[in-house]
Order: sequence, then C-alpha cells, then structure tokens
Amino acid sequence: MTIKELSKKCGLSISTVSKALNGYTDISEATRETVTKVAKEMGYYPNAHARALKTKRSYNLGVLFVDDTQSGLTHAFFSFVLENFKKEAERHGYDVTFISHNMGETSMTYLEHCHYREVDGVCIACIDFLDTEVTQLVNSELPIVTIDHLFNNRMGIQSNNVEGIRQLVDYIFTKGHRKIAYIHGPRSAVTDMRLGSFYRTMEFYQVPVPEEYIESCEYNDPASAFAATKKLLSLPNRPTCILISDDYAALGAYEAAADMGLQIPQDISIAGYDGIPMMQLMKPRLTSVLQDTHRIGAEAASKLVQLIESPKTTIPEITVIPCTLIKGETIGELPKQDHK
Amino acid sequence: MTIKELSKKCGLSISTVSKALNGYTDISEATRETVTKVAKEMGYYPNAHARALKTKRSYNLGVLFVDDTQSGLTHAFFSFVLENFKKEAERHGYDVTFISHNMGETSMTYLEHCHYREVDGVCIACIDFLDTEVTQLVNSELPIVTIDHLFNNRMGIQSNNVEGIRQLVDYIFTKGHRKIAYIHGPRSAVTDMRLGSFYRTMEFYQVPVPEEYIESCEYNDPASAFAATKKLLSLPNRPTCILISDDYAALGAYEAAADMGLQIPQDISIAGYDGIPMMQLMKPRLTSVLQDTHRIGAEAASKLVQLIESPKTTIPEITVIPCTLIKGETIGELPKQDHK
DNA sequence: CATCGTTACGAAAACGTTTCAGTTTTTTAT
DNA sequence: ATAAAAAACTGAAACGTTTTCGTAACGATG
Repeated sequence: MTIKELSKKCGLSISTVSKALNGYTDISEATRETVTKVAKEMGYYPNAHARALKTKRSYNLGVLFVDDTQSGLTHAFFSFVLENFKKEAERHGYDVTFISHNMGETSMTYLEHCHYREVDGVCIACIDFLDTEVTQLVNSELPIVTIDHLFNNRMGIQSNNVEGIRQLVDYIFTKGHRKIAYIHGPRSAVTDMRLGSFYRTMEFYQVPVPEEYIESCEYNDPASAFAATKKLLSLPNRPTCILISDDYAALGAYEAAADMGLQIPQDISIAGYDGIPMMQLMKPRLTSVLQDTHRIGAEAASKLVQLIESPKTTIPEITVIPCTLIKGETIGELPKQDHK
Repeated sequence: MTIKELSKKCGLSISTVSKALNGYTDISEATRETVTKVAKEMGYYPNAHARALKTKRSYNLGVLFVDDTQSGLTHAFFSFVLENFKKEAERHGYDVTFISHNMGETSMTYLEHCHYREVDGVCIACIDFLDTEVTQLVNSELPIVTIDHLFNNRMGIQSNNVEGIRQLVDYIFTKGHRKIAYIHGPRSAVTDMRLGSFYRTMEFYQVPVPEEYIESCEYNDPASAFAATKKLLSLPNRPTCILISDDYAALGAYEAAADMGLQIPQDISIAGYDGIPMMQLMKPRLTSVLQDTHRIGAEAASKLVQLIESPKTTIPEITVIPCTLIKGETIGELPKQDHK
C-alpha cells in the first residue's frame, strides 16, 4: 500500500494525494476529503523510511540510558521515567529508539548511532555525563534534553533534589533525630545536590555532621548499600538514622539491620529516595522522597518535541519537578530527652 | 557524510563503494581495503532509512507488550525479559521498536504500526493473545515469535510452567503441606498450564483440591492478590500454604498475612512465581520458581533474527526454557502428625 | 475579447541507498 | 598479436516519499 496505489485509486496524481494528506492549502476541500477517506479505507500510512529520507525527520526519539548496575530497562526507578517518556513521546507521534554503542559486530559511538537512525532528538538520563561519547553527543547539533544533569544552553529536567532532601531531613528532625548519617551515591550532579542540601540543612539546624557518618554506595545496588549500612551500624557512636542513596538500595539497609539484629524503626531509622511503589509495600513502609516520575518523563518528552518542532521559538530552559515526602514507617520517634 | 561524499574521497563510483562495503565479490581486495579504511576514518555509516527503503529491511524488531496493569517497561518480571531481548537484538545489529496503537492523533492497528515502521519481525509477549489486533498481526506475513503463548506454525518461546509448578508443589509436599491453595492469574495459556500442572500434581499425590482453595487475581497486581489472600485466610478450613500467581503480586500476600496478624512462614506459607531478584531481598525470602529471563529474552531475539535472516531454512518451533525452584524461606515445615 | 488572478492540480527532482546491467580493464589462451 | 574470458568497476534505475515549480482551467476585470 504505497502512495502510488492510493493515488491510482483516487484517480489523482501522487503529488496531489501527498499534499492532500499533508494539509497543503492548494487542494480543494472536496478532493482532500475523498483522499483521506480512501486512505483510511485502505489503511494507508506513509512509509516512515521514505518519509524520513526525504524530510530528515524520523519521528524517532533516541534515549540514552546506561546505569552503573547495567540494569537497563529493569532499573527500579528509571524504568518509570522511561515508561512515561515513551508514553508522552507516542502521544506526539514519536517512537523511541534506545541508543547504544554496540550494534552487531561494529561498534559505533552514541552520536553515530543517532545519525545512523536519524533520530530527531535525544533524551539523556542516568549516565556518566562526563563520558567523552556523551559530551560528543551533547556538543552535536541534535536537539537534546537531559534528566538530572544540566549542560550549558541545553534543555534540562531536574527533580527538586535540594527541596526533597530538605523536607526529608526536616521530617527526621521533628522525630527527634540528631545523629543522622548519609549513604550517598557516586559523585554526580544529583549526588552533589542532595549531599549539598543535606549538609546545608544540618548546618541550618546547627548540628555537626561527623565525617564518619558520610558513606557511599552505588545507586540501585542493595549489596553496596548493605555494606555501607553495616559499616555505619558498627560505629562506636552509631547514628540513629541513616539516609540511603535510593529506595532500591535501601533494601540492603533493611537486610543489614536484620543481620545485626536491629529492628526498624525501633533500633535504627532509615530513609530512601525515589518513592518507588514497591518499597511502599514493604514492612515497614519505607520513608522516602517521591520523585514525580510521570512528570519527569512526560516533561522530558514534551520539551524535546517542542525543541524539535519549534526550534526557533524554543529556548533551552531547566524545568524543576517538585517531589513529595513519603513519611512511611521507618523513621522512629526518639524520646524527648534525646532531643537537643 | 553520505556514500556520495565517501566515494568522492575514495576516487571511486558510488556503486563500487557500496559493493565494497557490502561484501560483493566483484571488487578487488585492494579497493575494498581502502574503502573500509576511509569509511572508518570518516565515521561513515549508511543511512538506515535510505537502506531500509531500498532493501525493505529496517534492522528494527518490533516488540508488542501490553499488560493488564499497564505497567509497560516497569513490569516487575517482563522488564527483565525485554532487557535481555533488547541486548540480544543489539548483538545481532537490530534496534527495538515498541509497537503500540496510538501514535500521535491517529490511532493505527498493531499491524499498521509494524508496516509503518517496516519492522523486520515482531516479538509478542504478555498480551491478550485473543485480541483481534493481535491475531491480525499473527496472521500477517511478518516473522513473529511469541513468548508464553503458542500459535500454529509460529515460533514460540515457553518457560516450562508445567515443570515449574510441579517442582514447587513437590517441594511444598516435602515440607508436609497438604492444604494447598492457588491464587492463579486471569485465564491465559500460561495460567492454564500452571493451573493444569497444579491439579495434576495434586492428583498424583492423591490430595483433593477443594474448590474454595482456587482463587484468582490479576498478574503483577499486589492489590488483587491481597484481596484473594485475605479471602483464603478467612476460610473456615484455612489452607496451610498459598501459591500466588507471581512474585510481585505476592507482595499483596505478605501484606494480607501481616494484616491478619499471621507470621510467614510460621502461621501461613506462601510461594510466588517468577523469581524476580527483588523478592529475594525480602524478609522472609520468597519461595518461588525462577524463570530464566535471560534465556527467554535472548532466545526470543535470536530465533526471531534467524527467522528473518534465513526464512527458507528456519522452521517454526517451540523452545522450552527450563526453570529452577527457589526454596526461599516462606514455606514452613509442618509437624509430622499433620502429614497425611 | 484579451488579460489577469485564483484555484486546483501534476511533473519531476531529490533524499541516500542497493543492485542490475552494462562497460572498461586486465588476464589468459591461442 | 589477437581473441576470448575474467575481473573490476560504473551508470542508472529504483525504493516511497515530499516539495518546488509549472500549467491548465476558469471566472473576473477592464
């Protein structure tokens, strides 16, 4: 079912049919109607490749997503962002192509893959943003939106990490905790914001943070969080509350506590970050900061589409998505005398 | 960077360059070498759309995946299958495109989407296989592989559900349980196999299954499993062990038990199905049947590629993937006198 | 009636490839 | 040295679109 056959059925030329379908104004309403009608009847859709070849628009959005734990689509948090990105992209008529650098035998750079598939734009998330291949991509002429990292003069979507941590620490304070440890993820823009917000909030409350209360683990990796939690729990001056890099990693903290015979939240309080649904089904329900994966994904997609479809009138901007505290059940209330 | 520019650099015609890159034999080794060398230097890759237009091969595999809970990429089990499918597809030089029926304003059928993007083949998983749009796709001329459902004369990948349930029930029997209930998923090929295997195994042990021990819930839906579990636990003649449709739904059973003040596995035993990693981090670790998501995804991709690349010599066959019992900690040992 | 403006349509080039059917060059055989 | 065969290369069409430019038809205008 090509446009040629369709035009034959309509008794019109190829160009007329094409124009009728693409909203050109030099087509009478009558013929436009018949064309669209016949097209619908025959289930005609313009071939995406032919169209892409001619117009340089593939209606494909690239997604670059490479996490340390190699979880890919199974990522406990980002799979939600991706799902919503995909849904919004489809709403705008775009399909999604995952960008990688090993296609068959030959390996290509991310940028080469983008050119090869002629994606109209790229969403970059959860990756080592300092990787040379990534910066090569960012420095290209392609429309780009990044999630959780900002590049100069590029669209960026950011969850409000500063506010998230602040709310979380605030809440923990109201529960009477002062000895608060933080197991943060590897150095990155996100980690810096959260850790910075943690320090500033603690400073605001004029509570010093002992150096040994700051540990690190991999994101999305319960095993490394398990190790870090055990380390903190073995400290002579043990913290009463531990913040963990993310919800999924927090599973390692549950395990570490159980391993040392400690009850959550009676003996030790913990909190995660992300607010993934599954952790709200745990006993006890994890205290966390809910990131709005729907808005993050959808905004990323719609901003990217906007950038593609109206490059002139669209200026790169950063969009901050608010997050919400989930109180959960893993922060215990400390007796009054322990309050400062 | 088009083939035209490349040919100019090489001082050869377009056709020669094309043939040199595509392994034609009427090209001297010398020129082939220079062409490949220059191509690599310049980072040349043939434009995927132009190539697809000409060759009718897009090197894109469609994935059709629509679950009841609308979880999409976030599906606790299938995201693993998809991730492995994608990895294997990429190894063969194929990208993955998700097939849906709402692209922009216009809605197209699954088959139309496939034609529109000219995917070379489709993997169908976790969907209502009786949907007319799905059968339309299955009856098309496209290479197709299905996961967990078999169509006549089509490639199929199947996890060994019969054996999985058998092993699980066997194990539960050795722990002394006789009053075993099953919360199965909605009617489907998979459900039929598992439920059938459950009945047959129980029959083998000559243990009758009371009708009220069979409940149902949605797959991947803790809420509905919660409800079904509560129902079973409220029975006058309460079962000692409950099988749940899948691991993620089993979270609902943990909750139902806690809700009724019952300890797992002391007061009630439960088991899931799938063996998703997260449930092995729960306390207590869920007893389950581990499906080999790696092999399921990878086999689906490689069989599909085989079907695409050697249609003559490839005959549709069903591939059965073995699964493994995960003993976990959620099946309690019943005292001897309770044994039959 | 000639001219002009509109309106509606069509011819053809172009996008970047692959591939068929030549054509030129080189090698081999006589 | 010449013809034939083989090897190496090239021209051009084709894939299914979009889009520029041209033109036919037609009513309106002077």
